[in-house]
Amino acid sequence: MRYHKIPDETVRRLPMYLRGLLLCREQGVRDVSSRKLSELLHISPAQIRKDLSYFGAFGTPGVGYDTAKLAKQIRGILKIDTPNKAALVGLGNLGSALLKYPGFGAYGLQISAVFDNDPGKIGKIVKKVKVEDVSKLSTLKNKNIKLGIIAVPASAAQSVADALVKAGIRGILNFAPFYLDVPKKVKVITIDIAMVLARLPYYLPASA
Amino acid sequence: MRYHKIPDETVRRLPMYLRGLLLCREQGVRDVSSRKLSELLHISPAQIRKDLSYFGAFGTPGVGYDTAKLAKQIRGILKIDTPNKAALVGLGNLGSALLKYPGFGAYGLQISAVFDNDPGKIGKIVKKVKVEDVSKLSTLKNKNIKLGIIAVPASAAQSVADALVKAGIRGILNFAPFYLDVPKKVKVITIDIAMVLARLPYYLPASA
DNA sequence: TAAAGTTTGTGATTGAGTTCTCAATCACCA
DNA sequence: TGGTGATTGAGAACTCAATCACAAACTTTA
Ligand SMILES: NC(=O)c1ccc[n+]([C@@H]2O[C@H](COP(=O)([O-])OP(=O)(O)OC[C@H]3O[C@@H](n4cnc5c(N)ncnc54)[C@H](O)[C@@H]3O)[C@@H](O)[C@H]2O)c1
Ligand SMILES: NC(=O)c1ccc[n+]([C@@H]2O[C@H](COP(=O)([O-])OP(=O)(O)OC[C@H]3O[C@@H](n4cnc5c(N)ncnc54)[C@H](O)[C@@H]3O)[C@@H](O)[C@H]2O)c1
Repeated sequence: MRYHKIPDETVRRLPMYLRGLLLCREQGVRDVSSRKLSELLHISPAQIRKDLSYFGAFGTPGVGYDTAKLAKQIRGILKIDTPNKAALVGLGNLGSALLKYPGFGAYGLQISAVFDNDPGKIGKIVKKVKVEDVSKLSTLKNKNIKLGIIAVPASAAQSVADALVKAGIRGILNFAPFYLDVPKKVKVITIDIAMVLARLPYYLPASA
Repeated sequence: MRYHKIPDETVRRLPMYLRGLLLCREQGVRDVSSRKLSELLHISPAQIRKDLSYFGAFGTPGVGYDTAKLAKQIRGILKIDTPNKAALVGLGNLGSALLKYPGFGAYGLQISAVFDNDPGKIGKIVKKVKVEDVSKLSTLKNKNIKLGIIAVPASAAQSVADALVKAGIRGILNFAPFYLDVPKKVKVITIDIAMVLARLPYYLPASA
């Protein structure tokens, strides 16, 4: 296919396709059609084919997609074919959960540095990672870490973001309920869990 | 304004507006224009006005929106003007963080029931809530709890969802990386944290 | 009271993303 | 080798959401 701007929504769905493909491979399925993937992920077959077509032609007409080959392609597109290291700031309730979570590995992601400002936490070793003082954030520069995760209170989020950017971070996953002001070259994705939950009652039947 | 279907995206933004309004009120601001709100939330003024206009005319030309009044309106629209109780299933790393989080209160949400299947956790009392056996999920029916939060491993998510639906739950926030099959009357929102994080490397500069 | 300056609410417009459709491609089999 | 059936890839059509732009509504000031 020819030159095209890739919709953000397409990028958002790519990891889902990867998850579906991994699921297929676990079950020993070698080839999967867009229709079968659709049943697994509940994304329309046309959507899947169009999304993939932005990046090239990976399928075989009459057969579908080779699960292993397509997974590799998607990993390449997402740049998770080589491992990515991430720095976590804020080892509170949420930060601890993230650090202990083994599921990031499937996407080539690893939390390999942790920072906090609580003297009671600094120096501790959790999951083989030593908790460092947040003032040492600048040491990230020498560690080839380009991703940051913010799990500090909202009041500290902006200053942490500033420090991360100064330390060479180029992508931030932010859990604090706060809009982060960063240079354009830095990509921020915010997950505000409370806000997502707050949206559920809207869909409840009126009677309740 | 005339009859209109409300875009899902609009509903998604309503809690943001509420957050902005609360921020304003904390600072003693009585009236706020769409332009000022825009600077706070980084959503365009036109977007804010259009979103609000789906539900009525809440502002005053030349002045803006009364923060207290608009906050009340939005709470009403989202149905969080009266408290909503939620049941949490899975008191692992993530579930514990959620249970301890005080920020849900701002949206009238409260986790008032917790379930797990680990005998070592059942019976414990955390944050004044007693952890119950997951087999007792049906008791929710008598408690007027309409919201559920799933924080169990992916392999258990569907069965937990089924049990929640059977117990009368009508809205589910799911953290398991799995598509949940539920009746149409039940609204599911899934947050797959790993998948969101997996999207960040895509935006990194090619050199890295 | 009148004129100047804001800001809302919304119809019209633009733009982005999804779905439709079908010719082209490939595996399989007789 | 040619026919059958399945499935892709991508242009066209469509749907839905975001932005524009301005009349109407309000405040302030003199
Ligand atoms: N826990 C949840 O379920 C949940 C839900 C929604 C949103 N959030 C948001 O996620 C963020 C973290 O939540 P949490 O529950 O883990 O909070 P927490 O209070 O448990 O942990 C915050 C951690 O950040 C550290 N910290 C504070 N200021 C710091 C600074 N300037 N530099 C470095 N570290 C600092 C603290 O020492 C603590 O370890 C908050 O912004 C919260 O609003 C959490
Ligand atoms: N922790 C994270 O940062 C993180 C990140 C992304 C996704 N997730 C997802 O969130 C979910 C929970 O993650 P976690 O880290 O808290 O896992 P966890 O293993 O720490 O906790 C899971 C909890 O669920 C309980 N449980 C298991 N089966 C159950 C069942 N059938 N009924 C009731 N309870 C049951 C376990 O006893 C345990 O307490 C998982 O699906 C995980 O993939 C977590």
